[in-house]
Formats: sequence, structure tokens, C-alpha cells
Amino acid sequence: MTETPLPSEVDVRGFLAGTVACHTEADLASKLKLSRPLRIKLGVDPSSPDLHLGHAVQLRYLRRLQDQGHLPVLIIGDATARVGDPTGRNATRPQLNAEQAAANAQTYLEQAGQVLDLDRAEIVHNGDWFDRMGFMDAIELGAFMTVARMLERDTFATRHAAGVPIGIHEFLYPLMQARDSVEVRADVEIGGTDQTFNLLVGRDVMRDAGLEPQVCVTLPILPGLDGVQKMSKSLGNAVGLKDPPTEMFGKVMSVPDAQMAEYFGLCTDEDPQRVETLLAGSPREAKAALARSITAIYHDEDAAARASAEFDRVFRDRGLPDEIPESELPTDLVEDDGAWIVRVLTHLDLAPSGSAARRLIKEGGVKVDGEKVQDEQARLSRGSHALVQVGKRRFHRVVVP
RNA sequence: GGGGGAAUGCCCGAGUGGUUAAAGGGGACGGGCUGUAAACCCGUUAGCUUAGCUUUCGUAGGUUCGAAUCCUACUUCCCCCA
Repeated sequence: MTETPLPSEVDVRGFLAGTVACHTEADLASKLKLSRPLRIKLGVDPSSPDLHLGHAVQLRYLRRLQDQGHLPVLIIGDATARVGDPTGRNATRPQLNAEQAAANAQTYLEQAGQVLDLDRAEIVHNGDWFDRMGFMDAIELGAFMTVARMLERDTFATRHAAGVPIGIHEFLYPLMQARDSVEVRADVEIGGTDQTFNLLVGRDVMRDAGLEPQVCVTLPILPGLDGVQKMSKSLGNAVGLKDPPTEMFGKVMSVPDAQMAEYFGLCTDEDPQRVETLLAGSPREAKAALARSITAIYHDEDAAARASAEFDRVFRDRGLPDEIPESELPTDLVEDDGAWIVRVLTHLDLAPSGSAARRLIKEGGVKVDGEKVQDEQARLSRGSHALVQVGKRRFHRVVVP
């Protein structure tokens, strides 16, 4: 018994396309009826200066709402960054100092601007209000939460059970985030599904402040390049929005096959029909299309095409990349019979230590001018130019004085 | 305040006097293969011009022919009781 959807229901569906959950749809429907731009809050902690595709999932969603006429309210969490969001952490986060937070915030905005139109967004820093609050204000905020409720959270439950310490300040984090919602009078707050608890606390705190509770919309979490854990810079499984084209392309090529569909959906604007066709075909081709599509978003079509061509050249055909760093060896590295390969490798940072360099040679991972180096004692003769290669993808041209 | 426990290599984690530079796993790196920096298989994973030497198991001392393993003090952390 399907009924004809009311106009607001249509709006709700459009609003929520691609999201995971919404608390509550009824609230959202009534907010949409206000026929004014909704204030969409996204809180970001400048804890790490580099944004990656995981952040972009949220930014891209925000961009869509922005294009529907809503107003993104970006909260730069310079205060919250100094506390550290415990979500998903099995250890207390390092607390940032004010300068680090400020510097990170700057680069954050630069990168967010690749996705969002910052001229049509409101940007605020939560230090503006938290720095003014006194200790008693914080206590009052703390009265909002019960220890039992906090301990129900998986993050804390796990840590508590494992005997990993939990700082009191970490309990305050969700309350700070909730307080932000009051300050900016958020209509809607968005975040990853792992943020559900934090988002919902905002509803309670807003209600108490005599405001309409915000609608909480959660978005899927993008898995990292390992295909298992969530994308995160500290896990080293992230594709940075600032990554140069070839690196971005290459990293996407290392996404496990099973995650391709998810990446297409969350990171690209590709038409679902086309995606289906691609996924039905050669996985190699599909992934190349994915990599190209993503690279084009953060660079341009041209750069993506070049990155794609270079990838084929370097990895499929075992050729040389476009740009190879070049440098001249310092003279103190060069002896009468030339420059010792082990020293050259460590000097160029192609190996972290002499022992590691020797190991690489033993493993057959070092080539000079395309020839595998067999002898650890090999020298690059004086006055020569040499192309040094380690593994499949690290190249360096050196001039031996 | 009282009692108990823990600190090991990039991470997790075994190891309670002697082939222990330290099991196993993860990660990373290298090789092979390929459809890619997927998957799979193999190898490497402290430093040092390396058949050898030096340093490493929270810190500082001590016992011993010999210690990550025993003792003392210190530091840090966790748990339980109050």
C-alpha cells in the first residue's frame, strides 16, 4: 500500500540519499518545511593537517547540500583538538598545542576548499567560545552525561576492559561537540557513523538549552587502502587530497578489488550504470577507471590521464616515470675508486641504514642503470651519471663528481 | 590509604639464568607471479665496510663464568579494596 509521498518526504529522501542513518527523519521533514536554508554543521578537528578521501566523503555530501541551497557551518575544532576525540581510539589521543592546531586549521581549510565552496559557508572556531568558558561552565556541561552512558560506548568499554587508561577529559569530548551545536544553532549535524553517539549528545544538550534538537545524519565510513580499517593517516592507509596525481592514482590502484564498488560510490560522481558495467568487466580496467576518476576530481582530467599512462609505463611495462629526482653526490662520498653503492643508497634516503642497503642488494632490489646490483661492494665510478633504482618505484639519478 | 600486577624490537605479543639479535602475528620492505602499488607464494625486518664486532628487552645499580630472565632502588602504568 504505497501512498503518494508528500513533497516533504521527497525532500527528505533527496536530502538523505547516500547516507546511513538519520535521527530523526520526522525532525528533518519539519525542518525542511521551514523553507529556509538549513544550517548544516560539520565539526572538524585540526588534529592532522592532511585531509584524505575519508574526509572527502563528508565534504562531498556537504557540498551536495550546499548546492541544494543549504548553509554549511564548518567548525574548526581548535579547542576540541586539544582534547582529542576518543572515538575509535584504543589509546588516548595526543593533545595538540594551540599553535599546531592553528596551523593545521589553515591547511585544513585550503584542502576543504577543493570540495566545498567556502565563500558560501560559515566557518567558526570553537576556541572562540570554549576559551571564554570557565571551569564551572565545564562542570555544568559534565553534569549532562552519566558515567554509565559513557562506558556503554564501545571505545571506552573496550579500553576499560583491556585496562587501557581513559582520561577524564576524554569523557568531556562529546559534550564539547554538543556544545558547539548550541553555539552555532545547528539544524543538522553530519558525521561518519562512528560519530553517532557524539552527534546524538548534541540533541540532548540543545534541547536543554531551549533549542530545537539538531537532526543527526550519519555517512558511511570509507575503508582505507587495506580494505579493512577506516581510512586514516596514522594508519598509513589514506589517500591524501593533496597527494600528487601519480601518487593518488597509484594509491587508488592498491585498493583491494572487493572495495572498488564502495570507492566508486563514495568517492566519485560516476553514473551507477557505468560503474556496474565497469565492475562486470576487467577488474584492472575498472580500478584504473576508479583511480582516474578520483584523480581527476582533485587535480584534472589531464593530470589523471597522465598519471594513468605513467602508472602503466612504470608498473605494467616496468618503464621509467616522467619525473625522476636528480642530484649530485657530495664529494666526501666519493673515493678514488668511485662512490660505494651502500653509501649512495643511504645518502639518497633509498635505504634507512647501511645494513638495510646491504639487505636490499642481497634481495636483488637494487638496480643501477637497469642492471641488478649483485655485489655489495659495487662502486659508481667517478664522473659518471647513474640511474639508481630501488624496488619497482623508487628512482634517482645521480651525478658522481 | 591498603593490596596485587605490568613495562620486550615499528605495533601487538611469547619468553622466567645458557645455540636469544630474542617465538608468533600485524605492518613495512624486497623478490616471484600477475590483472595493479589487487590476490597469492617466497624472503627480509638493530647498527657497523658484516666469515666478525657493537648495542638492544622501562631507568640505575647488583648477584653470576653467563641475565630479557634472579636481587635492590627508582620511574611510569593498570587492576582490586577503601
